[in-house]
Amino acid sequence: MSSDSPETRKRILQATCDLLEASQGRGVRMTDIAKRAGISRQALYLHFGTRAELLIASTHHVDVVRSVEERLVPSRTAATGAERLDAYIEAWASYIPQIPGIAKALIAMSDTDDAAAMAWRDRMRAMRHGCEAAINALRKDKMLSPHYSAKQATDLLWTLLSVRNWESLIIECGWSQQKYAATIQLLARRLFVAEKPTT
Amino acid sequence: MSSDSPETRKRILQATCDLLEASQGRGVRMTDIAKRAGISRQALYLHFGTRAELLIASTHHVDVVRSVEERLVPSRTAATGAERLDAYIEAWASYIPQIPGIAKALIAMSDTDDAAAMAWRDRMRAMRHGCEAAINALRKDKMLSPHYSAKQATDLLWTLLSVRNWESLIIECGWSQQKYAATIQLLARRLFVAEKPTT
DNA sequence: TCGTCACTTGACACGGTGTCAATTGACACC
DNA sequence: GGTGTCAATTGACACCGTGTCAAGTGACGA
Repeated sequence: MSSDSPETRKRILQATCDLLEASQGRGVRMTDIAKRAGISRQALYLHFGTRAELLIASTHHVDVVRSVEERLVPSRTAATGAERLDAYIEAWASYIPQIPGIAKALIAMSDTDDAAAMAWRDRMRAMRHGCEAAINALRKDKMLSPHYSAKQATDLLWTLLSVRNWESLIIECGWSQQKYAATIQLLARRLFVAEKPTT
Repeated sequence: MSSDSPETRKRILQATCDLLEASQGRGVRMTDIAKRAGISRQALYLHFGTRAELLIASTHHVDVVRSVEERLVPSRTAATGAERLDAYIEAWASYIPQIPGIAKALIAMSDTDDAAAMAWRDRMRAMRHGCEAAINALRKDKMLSPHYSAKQATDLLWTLLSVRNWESLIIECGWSQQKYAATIQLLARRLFVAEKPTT
């Protein structure tokens, strides 16, 4: 009894995620979610004050279910900067495919809802920290390409790894997940890892 | 008298573009556009059947006003593949800053409106042709990096040049337009232009 | 037996898009 | 001067999706 019927709450979150992923984030209404969760639309509002709140909670739900933190361990424990970069891209690339629907819905809400906008920015900021850490690890190894400052490299890597770009390559261009991950890893290495240690 | 009062039509389109760019594409209603154009909301519907239609017409309006075709001449007439790549990025980079508002609005509509979705896809397809042409020019020169097939390179370049990425770097990361263009040009050269002619 | 609590039903307000009908005012043609 | 046309106006209304409110139900525990 820690909170109000965790049972139902979980069912709602799961229903939200299911519907959003199934429809790629488009056209999912509160009514649909309620139906899927087996409750009335109004009951939804007993658990989540607004649609934005529900979407945000759903992203956290996914994080738990998909154990996001665990995925990041290999990148955190990598021996070299280059390996860290590789591992981070690996982790992120295997994470994205599980969230494009919710991501899209949250981004769409960001246009009209400040809370949603803030939530999405937060997630992107977190992702950016990962990029920054990888780039800093490279720099510490003196293996950051002389073409870029740390900030510039972080900006580029962060932009490169956006969900949008994943969508573009996977959905628009028809790449396999496999190919996406491999190509981006190679590309990041070519761009950011120096050929010889910098002095 | 070629069509119904081109005067008003133009004023509407201009009002739409102005408002969208001013607000970065968010929260612009039919009412606002009408007010700005100095006509009643209903009169809008005498010229454009739906909001989507209006947005689409606005993009074409911008193309004319900003003389898009002209911008592409340098890229079409470039002597080498590498120069063509450079010129294309140059042209595109100078074009994007004029349309992020409309682009965002059109993308947002794409979620719910098929016509809008199709219109945006079309524009992206056109942009893709430019990428393809640049990559093919490189290949003809035997200067396409051996790391990628033509299709793969086109996919990557196309994704790289997305409006979203421009937004990410310029708005989120605070880059200047100058820096954006220069960095992306250099980056594309490093990625796609081979160091020595391929055999 | 009484309260409490999750949930239900049904009604409603709001905002934005799109529609409809009746009206106005200018201009053009005869 | 009378008539028709045409852009635009006003005001009302339907539709949808979100969010709110009030009253009721049914299970469970004290």
